[in-house]
Amino acid sequence: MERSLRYYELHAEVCKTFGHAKRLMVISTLRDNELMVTEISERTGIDISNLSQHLHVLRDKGLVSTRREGTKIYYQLSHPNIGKALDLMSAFLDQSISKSQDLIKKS
Amino acid sequence: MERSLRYYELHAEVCKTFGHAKRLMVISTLRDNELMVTEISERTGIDISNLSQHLHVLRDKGLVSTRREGTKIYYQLSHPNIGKALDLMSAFLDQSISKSQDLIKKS
DNA sequence: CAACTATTTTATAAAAAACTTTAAATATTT
DNA sequence: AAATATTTAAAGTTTTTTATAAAATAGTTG
Repeated sequence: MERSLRYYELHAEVCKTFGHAKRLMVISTLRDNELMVTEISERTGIDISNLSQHLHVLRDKGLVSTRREGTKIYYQLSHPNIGKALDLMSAFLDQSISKSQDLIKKS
Repeated sequence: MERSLRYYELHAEVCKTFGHAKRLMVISTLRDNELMVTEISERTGIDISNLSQHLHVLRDKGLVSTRREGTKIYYQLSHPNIGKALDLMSAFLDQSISKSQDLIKKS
């Protein structure tokens, strides 16, 4: 299927957003419930300020959305498929690549 | 599901590899057939040298493999699931995000 | 075999992008 | 104003990407 450069760029933007361990951890903690920033920080061990910057990236790409309650801001995945997409990637990782041999180098 | 930092790092490595428009284009051209470097270059418009650098990244992560024939080197996806994984990402992109509104900003 | 062509890779340096840290700033409620 | 929760700004570091030129590899020809 022929696609535009623009399409690949958009696609790459999203992939890039998943391309950081901390962001994947954040997404993972938000899979089952919404959480406020300090809670995400506690569960992932990411420092609040740095976390906030990663949350900004995620929100900028539309992967998470927010809800304010007083001074607290609750983050949630903006679409359940986001978690599913990562599951598929994981399954792909586990089965197709890592398993047969340690093909994923650069470790 | 609780996962190790190491796991997220590996996962992120693969996502990061998909996180560049040129590499997505390369993967796309290799979906149905293996191609030699010059052919990939013609079809994608990526300059040979730069292309070779991106192919190196893809091979380094185990996403493509090669076969030599004289001076030519043919590249192929190392696993058909790689294309499928991107399809799922595309479907996700098309349906879940882009469609409802233009959530993917930073354009 | 030496020279030559075709194909691909690599080395290097510069430019651009992403990430982290620290400190300061911004809401919001009490 | 003080306390809490979160974001932003700025500076510095690291990583990634690109462009250019040179090198490597394999095959061909005189």
